[in-house]
Amino acid sequence: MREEESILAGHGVKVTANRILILRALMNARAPLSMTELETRLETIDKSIISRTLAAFKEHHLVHHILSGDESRYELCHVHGDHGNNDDEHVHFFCEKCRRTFCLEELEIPAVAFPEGFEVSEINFVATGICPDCRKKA
Amino acid sequence: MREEESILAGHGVKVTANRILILRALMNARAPLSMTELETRLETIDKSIISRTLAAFKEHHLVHHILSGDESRYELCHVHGDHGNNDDEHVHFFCEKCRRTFCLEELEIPAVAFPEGFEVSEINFVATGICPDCRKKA
DNA sequence: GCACATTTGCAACCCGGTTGCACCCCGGCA
DNA sequence: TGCCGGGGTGCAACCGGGTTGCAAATGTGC
Repeated sequence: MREEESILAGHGVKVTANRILILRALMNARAPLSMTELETRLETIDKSIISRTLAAFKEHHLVHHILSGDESRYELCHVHGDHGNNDDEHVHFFCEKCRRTFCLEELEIPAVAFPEGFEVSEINFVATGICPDCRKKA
Repeated sequence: MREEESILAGHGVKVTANRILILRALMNARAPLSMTELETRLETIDKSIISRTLAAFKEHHLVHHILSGDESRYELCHVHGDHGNNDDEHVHFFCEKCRRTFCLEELEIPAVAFPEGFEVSEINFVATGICPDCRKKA
């Protein structure tokens, strides 16, 4: 069984050709992908399927959902095992100029003491500004 | 001169009736407001004006732009003075159940050492999960 | 091989947000 | 006071990300 298939199965997602392709695209990406980006990378797959697949992936804790810039983006969870805790999440950076999203993998999201009663399932830490490339050009 | 007017003028935004109303709505809110919420609070004002006004406010560092849940939200900057640095930003919490956004004013966004070259202008720290109210009900 | 569940693909739709454009209002100036 | 120019306003049309309804296809278990 290929790696993609065992990841899907391991998270309780039924294996299909489309899901393998979508998963593979996410595995190959160096930054979180938006639906639009997945659509262009996977021309054969309809956006409705991508939408539904990402929803399924999210439900089974296979991807994180990141709000950065103007589109939602999705990134594979790196913690393997499906317990869905979120200690692998890192900081992202959105460049206002080139509108790219960067993973700052080396920056873990700092722990924060949430008040009693708040049950946190996911954290979004996105900085906005100008990336090194765009600064140089300016 | 009323408080609203001096805030607008102080940030270099020309004073108009609509802008005063929008600013006042933001001042009275206990959590960041989305465009839709502003529209319902300010029935007389067209959404295009709200959109343009918020863009102007943002440009003049009068509001923060928060990505939480399904809509963008806007919140007044509390730092007075228009230098636009962001040391008053705090953590937000989005409840997946009731879809409300909470300000956790007491939780400052922890400092993070961004790599060389990244010029950060704003930080979004939004936790997602279940709020105390919804947990009780469940 | 058959009945049932799930997935797929397409089109239509929804909705937050923006834009184009004509009109209005206000401030400056003669 | 009357005219001029520029920004602000309001409406409608539009845009684009994302979802949904539905019928056909594809599996899956018996």
